Amino acid sequence: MPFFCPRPTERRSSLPEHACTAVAGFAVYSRVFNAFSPTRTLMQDKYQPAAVETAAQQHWDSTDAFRVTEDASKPKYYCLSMFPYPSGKLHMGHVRNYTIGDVLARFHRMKGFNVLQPMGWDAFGMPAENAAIQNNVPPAKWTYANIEYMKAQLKRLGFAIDWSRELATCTPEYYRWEQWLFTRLFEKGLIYKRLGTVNWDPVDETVLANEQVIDGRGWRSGALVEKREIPMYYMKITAYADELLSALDDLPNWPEQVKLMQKNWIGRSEGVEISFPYDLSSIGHEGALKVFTTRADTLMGATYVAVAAEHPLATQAATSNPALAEFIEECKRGGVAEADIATMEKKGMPTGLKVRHPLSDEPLEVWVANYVLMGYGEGAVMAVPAHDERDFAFATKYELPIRMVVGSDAYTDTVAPWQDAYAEYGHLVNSGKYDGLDFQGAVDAIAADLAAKGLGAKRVQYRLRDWGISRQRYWGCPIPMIHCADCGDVPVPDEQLPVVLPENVEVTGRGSPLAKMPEFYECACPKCGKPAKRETDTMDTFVESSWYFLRYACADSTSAMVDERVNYWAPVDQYIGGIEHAILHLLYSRFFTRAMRDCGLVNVSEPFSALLTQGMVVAETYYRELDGGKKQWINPADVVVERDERGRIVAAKLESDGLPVVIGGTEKMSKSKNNGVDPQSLVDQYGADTARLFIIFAAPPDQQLEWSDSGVEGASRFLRRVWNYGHAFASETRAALPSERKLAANTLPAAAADVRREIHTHLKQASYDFGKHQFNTVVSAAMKILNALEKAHKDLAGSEPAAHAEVADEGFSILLRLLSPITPHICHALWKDCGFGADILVAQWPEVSEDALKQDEIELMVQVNGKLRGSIKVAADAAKADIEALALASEAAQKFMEGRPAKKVVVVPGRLVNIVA
RNA sequence: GCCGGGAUGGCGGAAUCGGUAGACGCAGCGGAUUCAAAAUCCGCCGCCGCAAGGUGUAAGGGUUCGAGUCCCUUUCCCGGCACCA
Repeated sequence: MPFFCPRPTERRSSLPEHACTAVAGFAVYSRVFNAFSPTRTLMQDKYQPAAVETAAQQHWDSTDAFRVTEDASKPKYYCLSMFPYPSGKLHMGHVRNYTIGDVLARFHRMKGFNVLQPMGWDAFGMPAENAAIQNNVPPAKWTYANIEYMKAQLKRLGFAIDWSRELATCTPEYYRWEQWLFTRLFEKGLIYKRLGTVNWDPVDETVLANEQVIDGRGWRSGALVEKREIPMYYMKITAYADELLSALDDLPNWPEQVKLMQKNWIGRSEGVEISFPYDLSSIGHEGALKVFTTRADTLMGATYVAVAAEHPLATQAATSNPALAEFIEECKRGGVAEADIATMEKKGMPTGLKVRHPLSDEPLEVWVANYVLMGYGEGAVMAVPAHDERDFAFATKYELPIRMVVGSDAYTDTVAPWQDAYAEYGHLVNSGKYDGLDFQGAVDAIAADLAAKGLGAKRVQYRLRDWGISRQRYWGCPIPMIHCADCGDVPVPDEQLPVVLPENVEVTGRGSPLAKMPEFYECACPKCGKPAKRETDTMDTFVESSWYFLRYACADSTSAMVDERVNYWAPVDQYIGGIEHAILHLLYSRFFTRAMRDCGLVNVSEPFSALLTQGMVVAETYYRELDGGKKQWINPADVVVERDERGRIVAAKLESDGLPVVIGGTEKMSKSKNNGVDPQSLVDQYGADTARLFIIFAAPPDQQLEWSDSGVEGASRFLRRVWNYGHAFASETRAALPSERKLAANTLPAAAADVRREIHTHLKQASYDFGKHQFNTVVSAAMKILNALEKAHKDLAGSEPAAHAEVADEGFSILLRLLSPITPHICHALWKDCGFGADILVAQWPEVSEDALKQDEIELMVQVNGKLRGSIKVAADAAKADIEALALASEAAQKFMEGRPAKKVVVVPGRLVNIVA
């Protein structure tokens, strides 16, 4: 679930051929360090990522390095990246997600945590069925083949994963527990059945997903899609609405933005439920139309009510009104997606029926409106055009009465156009006995009067709706229910679980495959034994992804959904995944964890203690306009760009024919825009470490990442420099190490102390940045450290060999440890080759030395009237008065004060002095 | 439409609490090395200006000694909207 469907990109690599070929190593090496070893030409000198990475991975495999068990002696760190949908091959978004997760996992291991990083497959879903329709491959076969291939790709990237816990949600071993839990939740009343609205394709006779409805038509058949009501199972997530909302406050390590989105999604509102009694003379029978409003204060301004097309009153009125019947049909056309409904033109038609105002008894017309939905609340709303923007537009269009009942400076008369002030709270007018009351006073008084008449009460309402989980599809977890003519809906008993999904089926895209398989649905009622029919719907694939993170704790258990081990590992300490899952997947998982808690399965309520939402991977797009306005998207690898003298891109042309193409802007990598880069070719040519380094360096994790071939080159170049430095260090520098290490600020020569200070300054920044998950600047710090080490090598190695060796020894070991979570393979090799230890996996994260950071003299900026004019050097502990005097006397200050006296001097310690003149 | 984000050189990005804007890298330009190229190394590099200096963080306004950072208004781009995952 977390990852969108298969967009395998068939693309030639955009990367130059020479990347990993054996060219430059020796020459490079001897040139950089020729002062030391002009004649070195050993094979190991050349950085060969494939060999380095294979060796490191074999070492990790043979030592089971990432397999973990519960260990009470260490703090645990459960690091989880959203599991992939096995769509065919990894895309760059996966590589980014798992690299970020791996960096965190390896970092925490260095910090002394017992780290669990598992991996699995979100293996049910529509793409497998689509592939089956297209290529005539059974979904199971397609899925398992994809898993095998993608697993090999993940292994090649060197992620520190405990593969012993691997799971695939499409296996009976996994989904049997989902079915088992379903029957428990059904018995607890947390799952129930009712009608739900779906997109219906009348030609293919099948239910369509929202993404399969394009401009109101089925994507395959092209038929106009209709709304249709069908029976579905629902999970009662609304029973947990209050808890899901209030518990957001207990998640300090979730992004505020995500918590806000969830809060708005749950949408708690306090209001009044109001009954409008039926007008007997027009409707013909007793009853009441129920509405919910947060603006009960405006009740006296209600001038009509509106109901959904599926509402019983609409159906009743349509029987004798062909025009209305036609309008209702029109309302049923189109899809169910909220975005479409919200943007369509608001239309309505009167029914001729009336209801009575609950307080004034005035008759109010009942309208059918296309923006009122049967699925929300009672399928009816009261309309107060004077104080609601949508009602105002509707009333203006159909010339319905508008009655102002809230006084406002902006709103002394009801006139178009709409102003936002019309909806503001104020004191009531034109409301009889309620005149003069403010919002809260009016709501209280009106609710009390309604309650006295039995026509209303205060109520809390949530925007959140119950979760419809029935899908009329094949490739999903079968819903474990049996329908008996006598006993009704009966859950499948435990001993008959799992209800196994048959794997050899024909998928055609018309109807539901399981509903065409008597051998699947014919069964006996578990209660009475008579012939009965098995449910042929499967579950929403969001169900599998709502508990997989708990199953990893005990993936091998055949006797329980989860066992005691789950209470060691849960909750997930760090969850990493795309921002696109900010609401649905995360909210469902929070709900599911609570439902499992209430079934006595886990102790925790929240599944994910900390959340990191990564940005998308985007790339440049290019296209040509074809006849008829259609765009032909061209892969960036096949395009050559022209630049002006500053390097700005001015034009682009297709390499093969030399003719111009249109530059289409930067968009999310996708098959449809043909702008994907295949991670495999990247790894093949540059190695996993370069791929990981580029991805981490190019942008902070939560921002979008723009693809850049030359950026990849830069990452590769940096690793070659690290490699070359490491081998010069191992063979030359190390020999100069003194037997007694000093490494103190007061014993090192000043130049060496400066280098050491610089290294520790960068280390401090890197450690800080790691804490805030800003890994791109951790890489910057590593680059700065290497720059400093190389410069020290050049400037110091000859004159101060012992001091240089000491500083380099410490500095390079810091560099390798900083980089090892990001580029673990090269660091593994160099750590060993440079004699820092047998295995960098057991190394600790480096500590900043405060002694190394000490400074006697510092530089302060001098500003005059807020503008930078110069700088002064002062003692690190200089008094404020001395700093002021020095600044005022400085050449820069004198020049720009132009003889004016200083009105004020602001000293910011350690930073600057600002003179106001 | 509603909810949530974002915008800084030619490009990706940095600036930790309101205190040196542009770290680090890419691209570009100049030089060294090379028969030559690749690779590598050294230097320059926001914009205007010969310079002094001016100006500059999507646009406009405000607060402050001082604003990329805080407040208000606007524009554009992206994510989600309940059956894509």
